[in-house]
Amino acid sequence: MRLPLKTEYACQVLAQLASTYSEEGVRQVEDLAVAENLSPNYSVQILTVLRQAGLVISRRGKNGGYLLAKHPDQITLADIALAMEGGSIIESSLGNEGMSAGNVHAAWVRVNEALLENCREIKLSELVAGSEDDSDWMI
Amino acid sequence: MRLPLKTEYACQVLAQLASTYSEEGVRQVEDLAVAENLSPNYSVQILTVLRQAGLVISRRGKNGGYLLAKHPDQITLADIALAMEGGSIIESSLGNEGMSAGNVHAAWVRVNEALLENCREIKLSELVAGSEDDSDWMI
DNA sequence: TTAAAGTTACGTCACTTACTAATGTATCGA
DNA sequence: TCGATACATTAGTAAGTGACGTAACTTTAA
Repeated sequence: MRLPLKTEYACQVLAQLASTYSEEGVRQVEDLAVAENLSPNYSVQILTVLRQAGLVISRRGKNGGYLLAKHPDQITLADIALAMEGGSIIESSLGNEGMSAGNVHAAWVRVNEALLENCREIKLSELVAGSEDDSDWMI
Repeated sequence: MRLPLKTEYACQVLAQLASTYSEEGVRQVEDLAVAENLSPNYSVQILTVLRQAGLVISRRGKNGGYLLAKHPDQITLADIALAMEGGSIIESSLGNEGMSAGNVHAAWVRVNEALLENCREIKLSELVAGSEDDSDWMI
């Protein structure tokens, strides 16, 4: 199954915000969109979701923009994925009434939980271009 | 992101085949579809994919049908998911040219690999309705 | 040879995705 | 306070995908 572009874009936008986290300033949508090669209009919609999830803070009006709500070390892939996808990263429908439907669904729920654990171990700070923390992943 | 129904159905059909694995006989599509509450026609398409992946064996002609190609302990969720989804379970597009696109893509590739490891630990035999191996999952 | 079974190809309809566009709303500075 | 600026929200849409159904073909046991 394909990871939604929206989720990937969310990671990129957040990584872009993280890259200037120390500077304490606000980044404008136009700025973020250009840096990550995204449509500004679409970026706004993604940022709105991220704001509602409490991952970014926005300031409206003149000199407005966005900034991370937490330190890049305290935001994980799990946070981002859950913000964009809702309750679970992989959601299996417990649809039909087949004999094995219950067991199959339960198995995928377990898989989703294990996946969440894995995603909790990847920090936003690792996604920032240029920060070579990439060498020591997965312990 | 939603787990495709096709993949869930594949798990159900295989679980159904596994439930009569010891009996050595062939199961017909109609039989499998009724047991798992699926459309027979759609089940055929799923079984075709599973056959091409080497997970089931088919016999054509009168008294034909399907049977598992391996013991239910030797088929894992990873096998099933890869058969239905192709190369990876979660595939992230390394689409645009944004600054963080490369890092983000790499992170999701890692997530997919970890996910595969998790799926390798869930055996088809655990999905069979009635076999209560469900109590001791994940060690 | 015929009926029962799997095989393949094609069609299709509803839904989702990935956007664009338009309009609304808040804030700063002159 | 006025207007420029920037975020917020909603609506619209074109292309793609998913989940089927249909139909014609092929193989095999009896």
